[in-house]
Amino acid sequence: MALIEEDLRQPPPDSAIVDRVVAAVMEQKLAAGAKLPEAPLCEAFDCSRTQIRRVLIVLAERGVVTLHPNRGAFVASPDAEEARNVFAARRAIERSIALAAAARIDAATLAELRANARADGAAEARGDRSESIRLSGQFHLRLAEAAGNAVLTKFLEELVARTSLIIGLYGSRATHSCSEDEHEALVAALADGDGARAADLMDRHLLHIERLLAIRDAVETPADIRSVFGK
Amino acid sequence: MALIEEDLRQPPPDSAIVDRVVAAVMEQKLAAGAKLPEAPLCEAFDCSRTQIRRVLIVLAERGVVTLHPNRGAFVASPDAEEARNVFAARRAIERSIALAAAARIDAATLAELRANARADGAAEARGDRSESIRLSGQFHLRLAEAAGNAVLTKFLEELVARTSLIIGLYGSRATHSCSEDEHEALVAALADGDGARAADLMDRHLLHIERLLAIRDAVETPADIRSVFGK
DNA sequence: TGTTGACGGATTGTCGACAATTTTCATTCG
DNA sequence: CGAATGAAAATTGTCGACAATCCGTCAACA
Repeated sequence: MALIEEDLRQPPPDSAIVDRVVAAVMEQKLAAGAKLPEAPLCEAFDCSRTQIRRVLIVLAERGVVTLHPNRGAFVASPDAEEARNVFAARRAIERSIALAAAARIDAATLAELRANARADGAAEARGDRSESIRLSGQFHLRLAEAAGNAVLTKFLEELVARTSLIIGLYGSRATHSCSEDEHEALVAALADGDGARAADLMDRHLLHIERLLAIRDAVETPADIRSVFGK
Repeated sequence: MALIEEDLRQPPPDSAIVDRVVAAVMEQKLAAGAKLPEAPLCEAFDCSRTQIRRVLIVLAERGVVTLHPNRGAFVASPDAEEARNVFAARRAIERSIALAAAARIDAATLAELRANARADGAAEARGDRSESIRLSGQFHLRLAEAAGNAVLTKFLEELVARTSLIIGLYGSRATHSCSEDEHEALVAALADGDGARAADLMDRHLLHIERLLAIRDAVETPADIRSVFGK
């Protein structure tokens, strides 16, 4: 089907297009490395090339897209080092987010997070991997908002999108299970106002996810067979 | 004087322009809130509007510039909340950077950081505030590189530039002194390979800088003078 | 048979012209 | 004297056309 069903005849503003491309990445509808030609994007969003090119610049700045001069835009394809860096960055940022959130989160948000964790568990149970990834990302982003630091939230938005790409690249079928329990434990710590515990649980949660992935560089196909054998 | 003296007749690539605008902000040559009209920028960098508009989009994405539709680009002017968020984000990120750097920093980089701290002290001693801010920013960025996480380094680049704006907005004359000693102590902890101590010193260093600033929202200038006197 | 080179189509990059909006400034009015 | 009005100038936003580059195909050749 089309990338997005769009029937409003007024072209949406840049940020709306950016969000929808990011959403498509997070729902694994756009695989890492996929080419993003301008013309189809113009059609999909019923807008001009000018607008699409702006959007691609923003996406590139966020690390979701890679621009190859004269060759076009591609969904980013993080190598192993970048993948590890993204997880390390998430631990640094989300530890702080968990700590801050514990001190100021309210009951309504806690309930929202609990509902998300349950829905995530249900999605995993029925094997809906893309929905599970989406819900998990939403859990972390909702928590970031609750922490009340817009700067950190913006960074995390970028990192969550890139994490989806990483899971798509390095995850196996079994990956990303049992995150529900960890999310529930995190909510419990937040409900207790125990920031230190929440931070610790967040750190371990992210380490756990990272460890479930097989993050290693693909062996590059040799350009010349003979060079492999030294002649 | 002109923003930048540019005589190369070949237009520099986008990233070079971005870097030079960011440098101008960090050296306090561009004050918060300053307007950035396209035409003068085109002249300064001897390039077309197309290129300048791309650069402005990138700078806006990094929070260094604010775009007002139909009104143009302005150097960002962080309000009090944003300023506090930037410092909180720096603590989260740079704690992690200090921890990682302690485990892998080499002697040459340590020497470089020590030299930077001394130069910073000298600049402060002779009252060269803009050079001091520049060197201090460079210290933190060099340390980030040493930590070896390009994702965190990119985030910190953005935050350091925004910090310059914040110091320009909320700093008094006396601000930003004695950072030399704290940098030296940090280098010592790194030289000892004591990551926990380095992280702690970094956290306190950033808190210290933040506390030296008078971060509070400016009272908005009343539209009508008479209303001030109740008439 | 496999490599090289050239051609045509398709895609991206750039520029200038024009439309839309804001800003400035002189003028008028209360 | 200050506020409001309106036109002119300046600035930003958008689009289409054209140039530059890349990609796939196919033919020529060793």
